[in-house]
Amino acid sequence: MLAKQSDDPATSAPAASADEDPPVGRRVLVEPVPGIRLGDTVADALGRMIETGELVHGERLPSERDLMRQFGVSRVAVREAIAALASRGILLTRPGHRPIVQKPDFGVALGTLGGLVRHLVADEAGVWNLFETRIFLEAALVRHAAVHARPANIAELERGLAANREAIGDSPRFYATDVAFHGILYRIPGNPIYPAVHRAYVDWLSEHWARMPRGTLIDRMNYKSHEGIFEAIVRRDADAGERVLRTHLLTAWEFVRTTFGSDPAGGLLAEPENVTDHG
Amino acid sequence: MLAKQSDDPATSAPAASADEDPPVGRRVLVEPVPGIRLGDTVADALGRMIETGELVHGERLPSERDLMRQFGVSRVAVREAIAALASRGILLTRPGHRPIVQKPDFGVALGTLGGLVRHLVADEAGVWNLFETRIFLEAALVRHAAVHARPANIAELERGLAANREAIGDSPRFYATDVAFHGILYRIPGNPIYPAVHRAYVDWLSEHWARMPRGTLIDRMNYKSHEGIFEAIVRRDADAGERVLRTHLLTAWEFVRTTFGSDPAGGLLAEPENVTDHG
DNA sequence: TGGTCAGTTTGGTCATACCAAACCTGTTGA
DNA sequence: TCAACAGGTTTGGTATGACCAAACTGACCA
Repeated sequence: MLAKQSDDPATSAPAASADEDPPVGRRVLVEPVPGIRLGDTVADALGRMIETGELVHGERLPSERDLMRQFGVSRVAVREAIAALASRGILLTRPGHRPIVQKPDFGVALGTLGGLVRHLVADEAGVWNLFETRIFLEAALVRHAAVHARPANIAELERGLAANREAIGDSPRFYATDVAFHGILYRIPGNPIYPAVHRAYVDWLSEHWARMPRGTLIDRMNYKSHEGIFEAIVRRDADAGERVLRTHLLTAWEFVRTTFGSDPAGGLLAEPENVTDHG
Repeated sequence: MLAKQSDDPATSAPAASADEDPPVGRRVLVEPVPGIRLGDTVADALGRMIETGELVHGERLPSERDLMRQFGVSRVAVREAIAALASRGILLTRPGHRPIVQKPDFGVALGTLGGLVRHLVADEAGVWNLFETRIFLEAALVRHAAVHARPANIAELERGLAANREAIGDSPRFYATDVAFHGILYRIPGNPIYPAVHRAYVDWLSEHWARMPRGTLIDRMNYKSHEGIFEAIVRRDADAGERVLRTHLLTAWEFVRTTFGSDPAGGLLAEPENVTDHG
């Protein structure tokens, strides 16, 4: 054995006389469907195996060579399927390692958008569109908090506010506590989608956010806004809360937008004719 | 010639004596980077070519064989790159056709989530989380409309309402006008992200929506809600508008949730095919 | 018990090959 | 003149087989 290591073409006998049952080799053959790439069919099959719990979260996928035997397709098709699932966030692939099964959730769903969104926030219009939705959503979240916040939520907001106050003057820490305070608002409804959206916002906008001017004075101003939001929520005053938050974020936007224009190069993207998008 | 058509292994000579300059073959060689899949590197290169306008929206990509020569990599790497870009929505691939360059926008961005979201709405909890965000967002949109709607918006809502009224009793048409009426709310803010989100909701939830009971009585009830929303907006009464909308959508949810339980397999798991349609 | 090292496994990549559908193009028939 | 047709060519979809380097394993030694 060991004659120039090569891909094992053995085990091609369909069923033989059954020596023993392979633990996993269920041989769920996949048949080609005209008009649909084989890789997609295999991806569906794999996806179903994950949904049914046959492959569980955190587990490593069988080797590509095993899979090609199980599905009765070539390695090309298997790799294509793995790549497709990985791009959807259902598999986590690291070059050189076995793919790891990821139970999909809304967080990874939004995470997969990262690559695309980075293209979309290349110009001021794209960033504004995104930022405007953030203002809109957070305004609604503040209203919701003002109406529905429970004592535990209020307490959490108070702690977040205190942490934010103590970080005034310490830019990195202020930024972190700032993000955390806003994050609390996204958690109050109890729907996991909102925190996922918050993370996505922070991720997508951080590049511009980071270029925003910082300093003790600005920190103090932002803290005051947070305080105003908190107090409005405590007072159950949705209108006031929304008002303070809108002003707060619009002010932030004014800072953010200053980072455009002065640095028109903004990465590799800023090119003569990249306006007019969406349709 | 014509000896069993096979992939052209010619043009392998690095530069030869230069017969003529290939019109497009810029030969932008890609070199492998350790720890990064070659396909990803090629995908980046292609993505950049799209950003710089070297490949423009709507144009067909060069053939895989051309690309492999231009980048100096194998066809496998090229296909991997194409698949990656397609999964991001930057290329539109149809089996059997050349990929078409797509300038990304928020709509296609959300569209790429489709595959994943289908997994997430496999159980009632997932659908509810998604649906709850819809209620939340639409409530905020109604508030916004009540405060900011301009005469043109009001007129459009009125037309949408009339179309909806006339479709009572005609289930498919009622559904369409229902969706359209809600869609108007998403357009009022003037941010292209909201209509994209609306399309995504319709797409993701349509599977469950379609199983919801329909009928003239239910149509009439839903129409009445639409009317109430419209009137509240006209009266500039944000609170009333939000209230009516919440009741409206929560009632719809009660219908939707009846589609669970009786068919615990819900969707993909139950039947191999018989899903996948809509636009 | 803990670390080392060789052999094996496995993902990444390439080169070829073949098929079927899409695409082109020159020819034919109205 | 031009649409319909037939043939060859291009091109995407898949399958094989191979080889490499990194990751993994397990026997062996300190």
